[in-house]
Amino acid sequence: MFLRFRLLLSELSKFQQTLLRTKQLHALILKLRLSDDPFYATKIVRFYGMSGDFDYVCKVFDGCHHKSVFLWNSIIRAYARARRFNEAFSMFSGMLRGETRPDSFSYACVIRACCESSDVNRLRLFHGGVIVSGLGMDPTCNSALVMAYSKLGLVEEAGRAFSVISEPDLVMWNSMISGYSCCGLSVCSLKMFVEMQRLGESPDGYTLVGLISGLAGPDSIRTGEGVHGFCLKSSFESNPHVGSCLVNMYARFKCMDSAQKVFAGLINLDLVSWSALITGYCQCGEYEKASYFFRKMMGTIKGRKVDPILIASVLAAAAQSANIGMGIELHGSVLRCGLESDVMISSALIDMYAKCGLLGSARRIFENMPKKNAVSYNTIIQGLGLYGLASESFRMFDEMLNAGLEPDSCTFSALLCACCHSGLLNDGRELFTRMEDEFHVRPKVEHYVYLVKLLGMAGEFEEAYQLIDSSPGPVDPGIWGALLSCCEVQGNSEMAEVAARKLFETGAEKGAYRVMLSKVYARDGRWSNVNELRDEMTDAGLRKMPGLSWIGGTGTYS
DNA sequence: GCTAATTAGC
Repeated sequence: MFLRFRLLLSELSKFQQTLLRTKQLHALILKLRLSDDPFYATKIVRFYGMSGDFDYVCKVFDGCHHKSVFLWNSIIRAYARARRFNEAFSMFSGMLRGETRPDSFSYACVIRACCESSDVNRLRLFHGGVIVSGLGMDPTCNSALVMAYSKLGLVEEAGRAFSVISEPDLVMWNSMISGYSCCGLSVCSLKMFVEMQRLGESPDGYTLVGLISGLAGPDSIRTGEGVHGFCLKSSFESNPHVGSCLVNMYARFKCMDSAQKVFAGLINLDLVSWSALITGYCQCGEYEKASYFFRKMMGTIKGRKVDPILIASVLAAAAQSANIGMGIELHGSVLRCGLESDVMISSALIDMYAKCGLLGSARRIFENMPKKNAVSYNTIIQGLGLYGLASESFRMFDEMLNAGLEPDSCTFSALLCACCHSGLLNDGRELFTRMEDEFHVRPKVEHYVYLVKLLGMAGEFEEAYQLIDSSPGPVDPGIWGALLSCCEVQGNSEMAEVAARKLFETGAEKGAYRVMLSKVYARDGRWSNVNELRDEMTDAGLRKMPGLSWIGGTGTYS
């Protein structure tokens, strides 16, 4: 018997190394009559669940007649890890129907799955199940509940699950601290951090990650620096999780010098820490530095896999800043990494070239894509629209439909935007009706804004007003704002007053709207109204920023 | 065997 176990174990590790076909392993298990041993079944389910071979996992699971809690938990976990939540949940129901009772880990696992699938109703159901099965005071279940509720934004319920436990353990404290951070309640999270230490519990890396990730906004800079000091004192700064969290925190504060200092102090740089630094520079608009560190990273991590998501986000930064040099360099990296056939990367490249003024390159990449999805089409439609090539945008739209792809709300934004750039009112009207009637895409604020602009610029103010008035639900101030700006251009003072009244009713106190209205008044020579508005603005402390032009390189006031 | 870090293309 012992020999059989030894043999299987050595085979297992060999399989892990050489990745031989699983069928042979199954044959071996059958031969050794180990298929009914829950210990080995659990091991196999765990290992092959990771590699995603669920046919095999199921075969082993079904072949085992004496299912232990461990075996059940490992198959539920395997499905949940693979984000196959429905299968995880139905396994759990299967467990409830059978003889093996779920334990705290089974519940913790499905609770987490509820959180990851944003299923609040099911989460409440499992919470009930936890209480009914006598696990209401169990720390494992309650930490899972705290995490799940807070990640779904239900802080109060998370707090309730926390307070059930009279003596919270470290995990429990950590869950609550990161829970408060998730919900933007960094003050509560800090209070918990102090409280746990008062009660004699020492924080670990998880605690600090939870605490740090909640610190955002200029008010928290001092706190952040204090927590950073705590990390230095207790030598948590070298923990890779804590370190990249600190880098990210300083990036949020727009203190890239501090972020860079933390980064420089990290011992083991991994992809996450690099990404935290690079995307930090992108978010702060320091594209040169972003591209410098990106280059440095590519030189350092040789051999290891490059993260396509990171490249896509740096490409987006190049597109936004219309930095063609950076864009071309990134394109080179894409080619070197063999990522050119990645759909996400290609769309980012198309967008970058279009926004940098090289429509031809954008088109070429699009044409050469072996597989196109809705995002690729949306990107090229938008790019063409940007250049005033509306009819080509429409052609792409038809091609997209012919390819059997479903247009979404972004598709219609891109199309309506193309109409705006070319002043195609009739096409815009038609698209707006088709999007809901034919494609069941509900128009959003941006779609209304585009159509209102189209109508307003064509002088169709009555229709624009009707459109806004007939839209369901409360009207976003941006839509009235779009109408008002058209009134300003067209000099329609009656409609301008209507739109402005609506805007001020909704409490949109943007100085720009008042300026627009006052311009319309000025055009009509209604100076008393102009002065009234100006006075109101000075009283409210709303000042118009003086116009500033950067054309020519030196800021010239206009 | 419960809790943790980054980025996500239009």
